Amino acid sequence: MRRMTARPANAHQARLLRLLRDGGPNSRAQLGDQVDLSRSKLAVEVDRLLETGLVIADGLAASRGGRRSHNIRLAPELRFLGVDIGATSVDVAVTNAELEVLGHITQPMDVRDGPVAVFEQVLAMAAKLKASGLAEGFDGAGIGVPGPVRFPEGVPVAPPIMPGWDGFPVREALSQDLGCPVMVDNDVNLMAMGEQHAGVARSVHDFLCVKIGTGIGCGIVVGSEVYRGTTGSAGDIGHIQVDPDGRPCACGNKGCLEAHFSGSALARDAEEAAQDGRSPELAGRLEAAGALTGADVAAAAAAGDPTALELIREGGNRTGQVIAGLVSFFNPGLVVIGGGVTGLGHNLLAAIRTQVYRQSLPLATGNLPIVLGELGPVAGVIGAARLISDHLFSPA
Amino acid sequence: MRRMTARPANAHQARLLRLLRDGGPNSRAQLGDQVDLSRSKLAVEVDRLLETGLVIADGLAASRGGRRSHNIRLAPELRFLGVDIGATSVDVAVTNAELEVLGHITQPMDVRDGPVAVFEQVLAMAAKLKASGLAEGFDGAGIGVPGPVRFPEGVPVAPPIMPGWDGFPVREALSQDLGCPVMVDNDVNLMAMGEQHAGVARSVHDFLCVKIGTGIGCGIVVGSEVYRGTTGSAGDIGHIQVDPDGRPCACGNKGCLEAHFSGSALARDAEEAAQDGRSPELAGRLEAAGALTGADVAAAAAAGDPTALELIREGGNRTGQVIAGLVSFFNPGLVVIGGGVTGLGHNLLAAIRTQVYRQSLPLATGNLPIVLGELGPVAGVIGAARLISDHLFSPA
DNA sequence: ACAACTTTCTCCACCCCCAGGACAAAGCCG
DNA sequence: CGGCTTTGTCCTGGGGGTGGAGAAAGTTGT
Repeated sequence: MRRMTARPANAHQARLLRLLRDGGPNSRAQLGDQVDLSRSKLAVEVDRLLETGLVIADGLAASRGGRRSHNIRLAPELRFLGVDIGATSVDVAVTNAELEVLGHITQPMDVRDGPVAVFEQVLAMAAKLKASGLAEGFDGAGIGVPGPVRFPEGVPVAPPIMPGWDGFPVREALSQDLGCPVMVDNDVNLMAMGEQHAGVARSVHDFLCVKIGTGIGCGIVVGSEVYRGTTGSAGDIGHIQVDPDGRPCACGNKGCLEAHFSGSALARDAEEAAQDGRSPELAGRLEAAGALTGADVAAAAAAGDPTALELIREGGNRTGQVIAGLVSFFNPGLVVIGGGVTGLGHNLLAAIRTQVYRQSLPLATGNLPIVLGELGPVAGVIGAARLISDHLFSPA
Repeated sequence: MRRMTARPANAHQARLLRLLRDGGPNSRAQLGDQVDLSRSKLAVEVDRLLETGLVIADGLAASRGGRRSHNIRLAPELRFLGVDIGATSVDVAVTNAELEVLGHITQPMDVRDGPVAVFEQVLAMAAKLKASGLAEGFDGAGIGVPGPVRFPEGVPVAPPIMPGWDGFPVREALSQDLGCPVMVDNDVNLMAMGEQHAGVARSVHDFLCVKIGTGIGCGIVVGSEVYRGTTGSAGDIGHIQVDPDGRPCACGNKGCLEAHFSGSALARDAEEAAQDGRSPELAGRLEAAGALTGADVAAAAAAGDPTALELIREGGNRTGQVIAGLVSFFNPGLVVIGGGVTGLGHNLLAAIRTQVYRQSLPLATGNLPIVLGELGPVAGVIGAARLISDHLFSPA
């Protein structure tokens, strides 16, 4: 089937498309309530959108006490591809135009294999989703990569954990391969956009989204828009120093947050504790699996292992210390914690909260929720779909 | 003389007024180059502005190779009042509509005397400026206060160093007393706006402005707009912890940046060093003046006193440590250092730079200038004038 | 001094956007 | 079945805005 190539012709049309994306099917009258346009004008723009095929008529809406109105919705055959490239795994998902996830695949992977190998795998996953009948093609794709990105060009820059990606024209290459528009962003920013669109951050305009996975990053949302910084490296909090005499970090400094707490640091600490005999629980798991991950620590903690709990508490303290500083500085309306280690759950959250509430001033923390992300692994792919839809649903 | 009460009727007029404010007198043709409107439309809007009296014709411009054009400028009798309330002093200045400072008074003061006493003094200073013939009245006033402000209402909230100000309706009260529109903001934000308008931050869209005075604060500019946070306390970095086992702070915590380095902490450290006999230079100054200030430390350092130098270096390190974290997080295009202690000058700056460049990642620091503010004490009052002019030069 | 070219500015015809009223269609309620 | 409400369409008129024609005012070259 031919893909949609139309784009909104003006800001009104873009506005309407976003309303339909975020609010689902809507009647003309309901749309009219939200956009502050005359009925005539609204009708004209809706008719034009219908002509382009981006939206379709979709039966009658329930009556609101008078004549029933005709529903309008985004074309149901529109498809977005959301790709979330992590350090050790890839998530690929298909969504409709309302950003509902229709299909989702996760596969292990190693970013260090380089962009060519990774995108080969991503394209195969996308093909698989197509083959399963979820899509006949894609109208746009959003890609998240675990490192800083020069956003306008869609090119990773100096990514510490992904050598070989520096300067690789991700946007251009994938746009070619997929035959559709592509936008690229940092994975943490996409997680923030995902939680904003469909998760805990709905209706919050300024918030932080801390992702603790293999590394640690932070999505910054200002006025409902992602802030990326001058060179695209904003939110790179993994290398903030938490201890002047702390552990050496891969970046060359000492005492970076990431060196003390992150998916990989936690795994290493856990293995050490297992080998030292400090935790029989962890030792058992190490013997069974050959290596430990954050999930093992979470399980051990759930089983009541005091060493595992202590590791989590310690990491939460360190993270909370950094977040406390960011809260004082940024005064967000919400802090979302997400990423691989969210399995550590409320133990981690409690430690972070304690530290933040103790260290930041009451005015900043007074009404500040600190919560776990509610979308888990789909936050990234939804954010990716939202990224490209924001791009496509904007005036040409 | 009657004050101007007109306001721009639409976004185009607002745009033109700001161009004239920031670029000085301009010909219609030059304006046309900047606004992307047809000549006809531009002429209409300019004519309307002329009718309101907000702008006036101002002779002929130099030829650009053809017919000479008629210059347009903001009405020369427009006056803004800029007020910068510090912890221990007040700055009051008059500017014209182009935000050029026509007159400037500084007086010692104590915020702890409360808003009523302070504003009595401010009004007297404003009257003095009027009496000297610089203004016949004010078309608007911007006020900076040393603490967080609920911006839309112009009311200080929970200001730690100014008890008695909490909830005082500054905006409303001054608007009444001065008989003109008033806007209120944090003093640090105004300093940032001042440096952006007329100082080192021209042409930078995302930057941080760290003000080290009695306390320490940080103005945050995102996309050329001041970011204030959800409760107006963004940039309150004085109570970020720099040492878990550090000095007790007035806020109740330990190891806050402000407890280790700020105007007051530095003065205390200097007096201690003088009494301990560690620095004859400082001891001499203490005996002469009865108390020490940041300026004394600066003078001692300039005279080569090693203890004073060490105090500055130590403070710079501490500040740099915090800024390094903020740089990683925010990825600004510029960091401006200002406030009372700028007298410490390049010794301080060098210490901060060293720390930041060492601790932050190359991508964020690669092209990051860290500089002293170039406006000194007028940054605040210019920022205040800019605040109210931004308000007045926006569509009604 | 004069012609040719540039730039600036005004005037005007025309188009499009859009608001808002009139009116018809469709449904609810008693 | 008759009012009342909501929805959708049509139409008219006003305001915003573009772009061309042409006059006014200068500069440059010969």
